[in-house]
Amino acid sequence: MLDTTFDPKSVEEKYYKEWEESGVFGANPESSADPFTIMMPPPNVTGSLHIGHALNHTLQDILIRYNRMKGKDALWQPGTDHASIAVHMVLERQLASEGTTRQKLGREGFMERAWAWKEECKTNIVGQLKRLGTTPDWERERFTMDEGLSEAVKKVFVQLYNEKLIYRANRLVNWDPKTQTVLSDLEVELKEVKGLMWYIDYPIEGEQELYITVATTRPETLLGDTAIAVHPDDERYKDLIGKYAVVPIVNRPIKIIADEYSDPEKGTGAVKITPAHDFNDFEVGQRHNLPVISVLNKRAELNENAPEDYRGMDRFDARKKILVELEELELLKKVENIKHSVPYDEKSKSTIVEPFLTEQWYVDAKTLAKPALEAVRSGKTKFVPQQWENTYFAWLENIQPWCISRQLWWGHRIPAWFGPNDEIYVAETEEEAMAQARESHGQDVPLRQEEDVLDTWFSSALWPFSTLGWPEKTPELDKYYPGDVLITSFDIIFFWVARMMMMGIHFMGDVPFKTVYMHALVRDEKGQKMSKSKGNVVDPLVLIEKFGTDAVRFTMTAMAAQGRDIRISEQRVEGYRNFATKLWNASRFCEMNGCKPVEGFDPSAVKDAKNKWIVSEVVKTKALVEKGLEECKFNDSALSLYQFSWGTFCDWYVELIKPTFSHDDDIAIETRATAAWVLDQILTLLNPFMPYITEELYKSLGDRKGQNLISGSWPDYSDIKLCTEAENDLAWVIKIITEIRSVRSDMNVPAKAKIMLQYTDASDETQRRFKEYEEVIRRLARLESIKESSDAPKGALQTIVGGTTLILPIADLIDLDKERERLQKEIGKLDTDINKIAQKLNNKKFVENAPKEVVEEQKNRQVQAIGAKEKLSIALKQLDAA
RNA sequence: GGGCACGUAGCUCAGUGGGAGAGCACUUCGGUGACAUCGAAGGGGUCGUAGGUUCAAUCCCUACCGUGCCCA
Repeated sequence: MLDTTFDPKSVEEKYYKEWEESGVFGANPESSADPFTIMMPPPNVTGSLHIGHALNHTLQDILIRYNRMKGKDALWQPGTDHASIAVHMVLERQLASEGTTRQKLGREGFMERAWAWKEECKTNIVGQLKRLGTTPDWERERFTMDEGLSEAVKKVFVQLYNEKLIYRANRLVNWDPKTQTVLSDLEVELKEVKGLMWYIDYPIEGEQELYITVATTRPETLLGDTAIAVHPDDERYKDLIGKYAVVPIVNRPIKIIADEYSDPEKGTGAVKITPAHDFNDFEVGQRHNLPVISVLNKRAELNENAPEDYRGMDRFDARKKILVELEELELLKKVENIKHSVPYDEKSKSTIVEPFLTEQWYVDAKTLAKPALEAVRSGKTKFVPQQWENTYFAWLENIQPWCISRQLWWGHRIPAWFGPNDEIYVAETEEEAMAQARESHGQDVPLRQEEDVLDTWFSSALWPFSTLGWPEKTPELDKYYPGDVLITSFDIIFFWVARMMMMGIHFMGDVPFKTVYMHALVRDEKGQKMSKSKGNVVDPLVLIEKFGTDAVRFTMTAMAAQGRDIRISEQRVEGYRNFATKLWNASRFCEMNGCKPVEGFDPSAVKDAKNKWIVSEVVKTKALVEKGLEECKFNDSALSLYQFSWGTFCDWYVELIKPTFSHDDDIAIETRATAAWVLDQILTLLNPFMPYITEELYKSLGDRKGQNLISGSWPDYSDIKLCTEAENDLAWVIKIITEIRSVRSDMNVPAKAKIMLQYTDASDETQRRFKEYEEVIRRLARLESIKESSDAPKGALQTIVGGTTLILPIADLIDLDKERERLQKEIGKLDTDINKIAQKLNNKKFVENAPKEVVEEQKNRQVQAIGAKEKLSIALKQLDAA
């Protein structure tokens, strides 16, 4: 016998182990079954999983389990991502607390620590994913820096280089002075902050007391100024164009130039140009052939191009000093409070990123983007919800060269070697590079490998095929590429999705996935984004501890509506834990009443209407579940199952069949078998969503040693014939019972009072139904007897259901004034309805233009409402007569 | 500044060109032998505002107000 509640802890570990050992997670390239592939977005090895991962992985697992049950050869490719810069930050923090640095440790020592860290994190992450009950093919688990994937990275790099799609260039980049690496455009986050705008006078060369005033937020960069720009149409400065101004402090004359970049409305309309320290200025500099004077070093300290007393000074200290000097020189005209955007590094969000001139490696993203755009435009890859396609298009249409080198150690070292004259040899191995060098030099020459590593996303972009064994021609690659669905969060459309599209198409000749499903962001219950610093992070494992894996999974699924953020609250999880309990107790009921699965049970052959009805409901529910899963409307699927299991099966079917079990006839036998079958269907359909409780119940309810729901098959109801008559009958039964309960409750009839029911104005069908379902109606509506009679005794309660008048002669139990009030209220409601309908039907245009069915429907409603009103009016009169 | 979402019951959110829904919370009743992690019943919404299209708008269009996100 089952306990009264489900104890998740007692089964989760056991079943997970059992499933994993059964080998059911594994894909089989040799099987003839159609593949179904999901590439897991590899979690970063930077810490632990958050609730967003729980959502993401639950949805993937549902699809995988569903397709596996449908007989597909399901591959869910798992793995982790090396997260170069994030790991660097973590390790550097660790090292700092130990009083050392990565430079002191050396590249090799640092890498050792990084690998150890990776191993620890990975183990933790995999453990967490297992607690979520997810079923990827663990035997195929990969890591972006493992041997095979590293081979793929080298191969891709070399090929793109040879195709001139990777190149080196000396450009202004986003420089993170803390980590001391370049960042891609995407890794910079603009933050709107309060700041100051300083107005500085630059003396005009060869003039007395004549100045040009420029406004700047970064006075320290004036040391690197090489021009002042004004708008060509700006009357104020027309005469100054071509003249020279003198940079204060360094006393360097710079030209005053005309360029449309200068906005007459902003500041003074004159803007200082510092090509080495501002992206816009850099472009202006190129247009006007300006010198580029960098005054900062890699640590964002003033360098040798600055006056001696500034050298080695931090950029912000230098700013203070400059301002003091300007003040002394009486060149600081005014200071203004402003709001402006300041670039921060996207990872720690704490370091201001510095535009910096260096030589780096770039991918010609523009060329790769073209087919990636086309693939989505033509529908080869679809985004769900579709609106995300716009985001994807907007970015790819304006894509900039992708800076892929990073001055870090943890990552894929760039397969490029420099010769004696700094010439470049790109090759997959040092031997090949040597051979290239030998060829051009006519002899062996010493080479040194590029120190930099690649942007993490470079290898992540290859994930859909590198994990399948590429560049080898493996059976896996053949069978599982392209993948079916990618499930991910919208915030990495650019970082990852777009780049996988580019690389996938370029190297595989086909898109990496057919559908991209973007799920929502999980927020806290107040709608705030979760972050460690805010301390509002919800740990999925804490929820799992408290409510069980199934409840957490179901919560995620039920709330995964498209296009909305998810606000998670414990209360919600608790509610779905209660759902699990409900299911558990329904199963107990079946167990106690001998509802055991009957082999060979044919749901089409049942004779009893209640059984026919519930079979129909199962079939309908399954269709809804499937529709939801096919359309990535996971919440629809989950809620259909919830509603059916609780609202239909537990609340009605179980109650309806209770009387049946007091007999011991064929109907009882059939009903036991049906109930067992329905429960089995619930467990099966619900299994992808709530794998543990369904597995446990499945085993408890039948003789299923060695059988697992996880490896069972998704039901096929195509042979089941639906019975409309039974469906209508039971809908009627439910309505009658609900109506009587409602009236009883309204009139405060004690629950224990068994009362009589009379009915009149009943059609033949209604009469049949009253006879056929008398027993259940009596029981569920708590009636003593039911009979046909129009003779309403004094003070009888009356109500109308579908044209039939129900009479409850219980004058002694109720307050007649209250009943009068109730009837009047009902009549009032009907009046409003009748008027509304009349308005429509009296509208000629409505009758002419609306579809026939709609008009018919309104007419029917009118007849019904008028009929009901008449009957209730009579009831009211009878009451008054009493 | 450009773009994209979103404003529906106290809260969190579904939903649809033709009779406003769920869960939670709330109120009343109820330990009936599956279940109090429960059951039965109920209250509660001019579906952000103003126009427009339509026989008909919570739904489509426009503007506005408010909120959030992305990009510059």
